[in-house]
Amino acid sequence: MLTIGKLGQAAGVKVPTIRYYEQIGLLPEPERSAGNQRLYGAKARERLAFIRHARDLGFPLDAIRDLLSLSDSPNQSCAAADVIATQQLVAVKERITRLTALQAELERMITQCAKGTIADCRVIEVLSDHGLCAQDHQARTGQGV
Amino acid sequence: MLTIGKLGQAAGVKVPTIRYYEQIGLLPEPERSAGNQRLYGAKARERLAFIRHARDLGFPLDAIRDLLSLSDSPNQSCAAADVIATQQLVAVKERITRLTALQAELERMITQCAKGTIADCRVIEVLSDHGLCAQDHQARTGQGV
DNA sequence: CCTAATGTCTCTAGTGACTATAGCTTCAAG
DNA sequence: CTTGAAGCTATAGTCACTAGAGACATTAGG
Repeated sequence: MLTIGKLGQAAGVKVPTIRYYEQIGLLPEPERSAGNQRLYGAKARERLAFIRHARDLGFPLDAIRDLLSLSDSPNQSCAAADVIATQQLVAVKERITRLTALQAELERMITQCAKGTIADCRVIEVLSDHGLCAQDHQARTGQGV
Repeated sequence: MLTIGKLGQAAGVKVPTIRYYEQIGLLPEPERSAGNQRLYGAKARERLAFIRHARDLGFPLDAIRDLLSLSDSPNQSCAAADVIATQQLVAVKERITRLTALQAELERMITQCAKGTIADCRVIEVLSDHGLCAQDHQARTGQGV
């Protein structure tokens, strides 16, 4: 049996994050030692590794919740899992597209800047006027990775 | 003079967002009408457009705060602005790199899946075991765009 | 002039996925 | 037996908003 610290090291997850996952119901409440400390077995370690890996791939926790419950019923069709993964792929592709447009715009404004005073700084100028942009970028929207 | 709603429409920013920007000191407190409603002039409109455009390019609000104060002193060197923009470019590039690795991994696991049962679903399997991944992806880290 | 609809006001709380802090208890090593 | 690390709970903070409640202001139509 592992303490929370050992589990964290084993899975590459910080201790408060493990407690957070428990709090939101992603990890079951573990056994406790006589002194009230959490004790984890192999199952919990695998589950946490699964979560961590899915997070690394950018899946939101809600999607991970679904994937976990799917993995608990091995005889079901895996279509639902494929749908979740495909949605994630689509989201990733969209973000790449947006970011690539941003990259181009940022490069453009940096290279065009004559490195003089603010008054004729291309960076400030472009930010003041979207019309100076080559493309539509319109970033906006969140959730990490 | 514009009411907050008109200003929002003009700049493409939602009304609560404008009030939020004022709250965190990114926009100055505007005049008020007899009935206590905010009234904005051309300066505020330009400032908000600047903020909005910088946000579209993914700059965090703190960076925007710095850029705004730079743009208020036109005779200074624009080196500082270039630094901020370059940092943003680096951040964007890093995110693209990470997301591209994720994309490859997601595509791999989706195409390898035989679309059978969960028991032999490649998606679930790969998530359970990082060793099955072709690359290091290690996404993690946040802030939108 | 009255009414209804829309817009605006303030304030608080919620989002996602954690991270940080405070103040306490428990455990393992020496 | 002491000390220091690791664990416990609970709360608040992060980023950039968004949503909601309940009250006041403004405007268009009748």
